[in-house]
Amino acid sequence: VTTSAPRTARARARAELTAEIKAVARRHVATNGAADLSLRAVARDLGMVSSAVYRYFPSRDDLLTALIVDAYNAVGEAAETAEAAVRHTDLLRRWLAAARAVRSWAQDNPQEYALIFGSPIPGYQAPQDTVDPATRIPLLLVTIIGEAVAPPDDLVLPRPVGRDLRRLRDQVAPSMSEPRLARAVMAWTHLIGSISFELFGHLVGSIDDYSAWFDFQMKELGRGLGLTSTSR
Amino acid sequence: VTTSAPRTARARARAELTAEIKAVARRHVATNGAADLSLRAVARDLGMVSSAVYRYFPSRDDLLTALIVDAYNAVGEAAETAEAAVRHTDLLRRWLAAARAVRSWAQDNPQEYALIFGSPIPGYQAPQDTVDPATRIPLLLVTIIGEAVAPPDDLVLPRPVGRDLRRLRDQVAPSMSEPRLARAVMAWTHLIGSISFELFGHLVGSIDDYSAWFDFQMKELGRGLGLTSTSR
DNA sequence: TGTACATCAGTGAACGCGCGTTCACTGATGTAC
DNA sequence: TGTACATCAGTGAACGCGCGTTCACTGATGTAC
Repeated sequence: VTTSAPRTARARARAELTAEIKAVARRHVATNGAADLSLRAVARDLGMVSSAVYRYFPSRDDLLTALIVDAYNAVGEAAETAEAAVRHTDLLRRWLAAARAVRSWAQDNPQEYALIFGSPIPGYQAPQDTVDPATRIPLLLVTIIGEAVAPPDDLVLPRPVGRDLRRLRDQVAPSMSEPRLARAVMAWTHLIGSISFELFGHLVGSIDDYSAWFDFQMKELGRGLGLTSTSR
Repeated sequence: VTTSAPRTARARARAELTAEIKAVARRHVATNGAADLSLRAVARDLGMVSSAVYRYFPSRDDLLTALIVDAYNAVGEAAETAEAAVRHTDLLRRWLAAARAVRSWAQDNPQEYALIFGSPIPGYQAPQDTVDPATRIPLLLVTIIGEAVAPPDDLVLPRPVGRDLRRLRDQVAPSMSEPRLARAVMAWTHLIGSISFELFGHLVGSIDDYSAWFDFQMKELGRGLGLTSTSR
């Protein structure tokens, strides 16, 4: 979302400082968590007075929003990049690459992951700006899954589920069958559920080799999605 | 975990006040979230001076631990109670009842749910006391799944996954096959992943009838686990 | 190219608030004889 | 059953800290003519 280089020195300085504030805030979130992100502490780190930050972000919540948008974009881009590097016809590998990229990003940025996929921050209301970046990964997954030529699915959808999925299908994947989309949403749910379980410590003592466990699960999900190499 | 009625008035008062403090703290968590649970605010609500709380909980973190243990036990008991009310031979219904009970409890106590299944609280280290209550639900699920007489599973486990699952199996379900246990852990992961997705707002705009979607998923998982009525 | 005015960034002080934890203390409850 | 001492619950003050946000201000940068 980089705009072209701003003309005036003032505008350039503004863009740079905005980025610096976000960078420092991101560092604070990484070490202390989002709950006690503090404008004053960020300002202190930057050697400026706390009130000066208000020239850049009208409130603490706006700074948080910026971080959330950045986090969604970062993990989305990580997944897209990893996926794009795989041979286009190998759908299972593309799905795997995306899933693994999400997990890697989460491990490298656990607090940012918690910021977007963990508990909502009490008192914070996510504004509209966060919606689009949040859809990058699910859209990527749907794209991959949509390219599979799979036998008709035997899943039977209850009426209200079918209704919801038809609407969703029309929005994001016009040519996909509802059962297939159902599996896609479940896979997306499982992907994040699995990473959260690992990161939040719910499998400590049960699973040691979590990389192997994660890969196993993702391959299993991929199989269920009918993802294979489409090359003949 | 109720001990028999304490003898002395002092001990009785102590037990009561401990419970009251927890109750008020739980109420605070329910409205403000765990991150800014404050001993002083709890004391204020109880009409006592903040330092008095230290007679009951040596620190804020110990109070948090008590709340976490209580939350695990509450959701565990909810699941156990719901499951016990179903005809014993109907494994699919027992699984469904347990899953729905977890979801209901989560919806009624979203902040307590976030406390145990959401982001870890920065700076807080869960002590050993939380481990046992945390296993109630997974153990219940394993019990149900273990009663199914299902055809041999076609899942192929990579070696490290098999190793982990064998160890886990020996601890919690000696007679279960590894592939079946793998499916059980995945179902457990998906159950919580799905509730978190709903509660944390990740399917807003995609799924409207979340009850139907949840039931559908759980039934699908139950099918995959080979759960049916074992009555002939 | 130079000047007058408008815009903007950053300062420093202040408001009003909250927090966890410690400590010396009073007075009530419990226990041993 | 009564008394002496030990234990414990709760008080009130204090320590030392942090926070978000507002506001009047100075001085630098940008813009229109």
